[in-house]
Amino acid sequence: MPSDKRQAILDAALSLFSTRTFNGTPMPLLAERAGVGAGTIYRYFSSKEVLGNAVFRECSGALFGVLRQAVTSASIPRDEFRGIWRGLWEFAEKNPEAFRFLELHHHEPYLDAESRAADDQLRRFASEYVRRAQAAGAMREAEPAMLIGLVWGAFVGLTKEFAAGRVLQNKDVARRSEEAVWCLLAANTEKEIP
Amino acid sequence: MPSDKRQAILDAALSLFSTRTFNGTPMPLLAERAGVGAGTIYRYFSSKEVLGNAVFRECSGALFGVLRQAVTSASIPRDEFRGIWRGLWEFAEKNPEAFRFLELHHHEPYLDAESRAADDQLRRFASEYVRRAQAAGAMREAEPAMLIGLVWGAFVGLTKEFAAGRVLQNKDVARRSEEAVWCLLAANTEKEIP
Amino acid sequence: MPSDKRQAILDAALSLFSTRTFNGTPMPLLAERAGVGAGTIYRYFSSKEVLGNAVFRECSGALFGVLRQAVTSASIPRDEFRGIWRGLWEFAEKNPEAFRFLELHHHEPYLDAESRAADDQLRRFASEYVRRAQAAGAMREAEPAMLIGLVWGAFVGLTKEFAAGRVLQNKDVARRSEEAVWCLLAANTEKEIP
Amino acid sequence: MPSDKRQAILDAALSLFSTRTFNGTPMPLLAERAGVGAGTIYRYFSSKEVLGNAVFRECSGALFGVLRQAVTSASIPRDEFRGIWRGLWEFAEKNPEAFRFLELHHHEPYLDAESRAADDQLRRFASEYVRRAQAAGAMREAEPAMLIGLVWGAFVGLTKEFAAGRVLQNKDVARRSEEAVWCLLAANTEKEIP
DNA sequence: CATGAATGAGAATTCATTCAT
DNA sequence: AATGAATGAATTCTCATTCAT
Repeated sequence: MPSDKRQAILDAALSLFSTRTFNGTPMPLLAERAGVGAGTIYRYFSSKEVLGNAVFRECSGALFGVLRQAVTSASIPRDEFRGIWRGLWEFAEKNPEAFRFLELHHHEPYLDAESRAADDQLRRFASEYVRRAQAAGAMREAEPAMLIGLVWGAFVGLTKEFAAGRVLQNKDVARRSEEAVWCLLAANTEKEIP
Repeated sequence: MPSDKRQAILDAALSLFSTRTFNGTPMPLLAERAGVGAGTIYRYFSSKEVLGNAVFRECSGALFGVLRQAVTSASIPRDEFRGIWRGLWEFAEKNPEAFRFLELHHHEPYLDAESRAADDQLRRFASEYVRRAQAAGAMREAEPAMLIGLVWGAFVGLTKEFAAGRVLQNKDVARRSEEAVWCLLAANTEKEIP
Repeated sequence: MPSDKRQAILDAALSLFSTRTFNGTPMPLLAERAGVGAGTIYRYFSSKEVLGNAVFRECSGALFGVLRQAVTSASIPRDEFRGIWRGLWEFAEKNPEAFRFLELHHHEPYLDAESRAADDQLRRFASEYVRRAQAAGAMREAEPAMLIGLVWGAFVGLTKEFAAGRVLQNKDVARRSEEAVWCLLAANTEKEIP
Repeated sequence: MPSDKRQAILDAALSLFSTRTFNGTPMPLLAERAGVGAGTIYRYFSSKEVLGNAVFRECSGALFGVLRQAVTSASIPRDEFRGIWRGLWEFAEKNPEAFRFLELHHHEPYLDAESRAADDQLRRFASEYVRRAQAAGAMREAEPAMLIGLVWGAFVGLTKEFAAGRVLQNKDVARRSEEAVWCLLAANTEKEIP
């Protein structure tokens, strides 16, 4: 085990940063939550900013792993998307705070180049999927970035409803939301008359 | 005019809070941005938290006004949604920072009861629209909160793409995103005739 | 008056740094001694290191002024030295802590380039005096740096005896020490047989 | 051998305290320099202050030994002084940091009674030498403390020039500085015949 | 009304010291 | 005996807020 204190600190940081904001979280509180002394944090992370970046990278890395696996284990766009949504869903169930964190801390001034690169990687990966699906005629013609923004945003919006207790996080909602969002993405096979 | 200093402070606060976070924004910096003395802020807002709440209410109030007008000036759900999306769009153009602010500061511990009430009002209003549209058979059967979360999230996601410069904020994107999101909402009648 | 708080802080810093060391002086103690709030110090000096450098420059600048005046108001080396010693003496009476400070903080890692330059200026000035006196045949032939080190050190050693109360700081001691040190410097007019 | 770790710690402490100050030296750094674990230091010295006192006593004890030997192995004041200066010189060559340390840490608040006593012993010893030399008519009539302060200070000043690289630490400088300082001390007989 | 210098409580970070291994 | 990870008190520094001008 690569030190369970390190992980305890990362976990506490994710939890607190995602609910109280990076700047709104005092280190002593974080230390208490992690069950370590305040000084101990600095044995693992040389500053609060470095810790924030580590949390960011852990989250986006885990998410990336989930998405990559989802996409590679299917072959047609519709199934790939099902995999993606299921991946997001399971990730959100296991890491309920990670989405809120990634959203809150997106483009925060303290993020360093490497963290931004991790973010770009995710985005590029999503872009490639969209282009492939469009080429296959399965997905609506539109700038990939726009579609990605809409879908990612929709999922984030959904997780907030979970967090607020306004929507239940069950299989039924998973299926229905997935269908709805696919409609957003799907090529309009019917003749659209503006 | 209720003092242009007050408004300058609110504007500076919106701008800074939305980019640097509430806790990440020092009052002296805010004063400088607003072009007033640090002490002056306290003539208009008794504390930083009160200022934060005022910004929140200004944003959500303005947004509410936009949405209400959009809905009341149309009669069929499809047109209402077009109005809503256009309202959001125009609001985002005029107040590019307001969405980021509302997202970042959603459920921040410093928000008081009144601010939360403002948020609830928005949400209830949206809920009523959804239910009406569902009753009319125009909108997909699903919990309103789920649909609202998805659509609101999608729009927020889109504004982030604007802010990042990855999507252009032009009429074409406005129309296409609106169509895509309507597909997410629309009742699944095979024949969609707009 | 260019802020009497600034001067109060410099005075307190000189006093404490010279007795307790730079690193041995906590900022709150310094603030208390200066009669200001802890935060006030940072309105005038952006960090403790900057404050340390300011104290150093103030001391070495004042000392430089004293020496320059001493030297320019005499014409023969013997009288110049009398002036120098008297200058040092009066300076030590008025700024009893400055010598201890300059000695303690010589070549401390926190000193910046400008402070080191101030030190060099003093040293160059002394060097020129020594060379002039040597050229006039009044001063012992030896590397100026060696003589300067010996004389400066001797004076510093003397001030420590004052501070320790082992030597009285009176006119008599001033005269006798001056004579003794001049012997150290003076050209050996007698024939020296090694 | 009383443990070579103990000595390694003392050596590292002398080196660091003399360049970075007592308060400016973190124990972990000291441990690293000494090549021991941080905890190990506390097996030999119960606290940092105790270590500081041990370094002080080691330095002043070694210096005392050198001076005592120098004085006892000569009989006339002029030769005694030659021995003293040579003793100081050799000591400074072997322990280049000891002088800076003794100067920096003179009268530091952390020094305990025993360390101060060691200092007094040195001083008393020097005083006796001065008085003897004065009684023999070889040394200038003046308070011993004044002469000791001047001479000790002069030597310290010289070592700083060595450390700064402004004066070379060679035989020639040794002889010339010794002569110069003896002039400071010598009774003012017109005819000085060495 | 407006200001911004001044404040001190609280933030991030360091470091002397301990103690389980 | 030796270690070095862990600690929390102490340190440097920041910032929301006040108040004399």
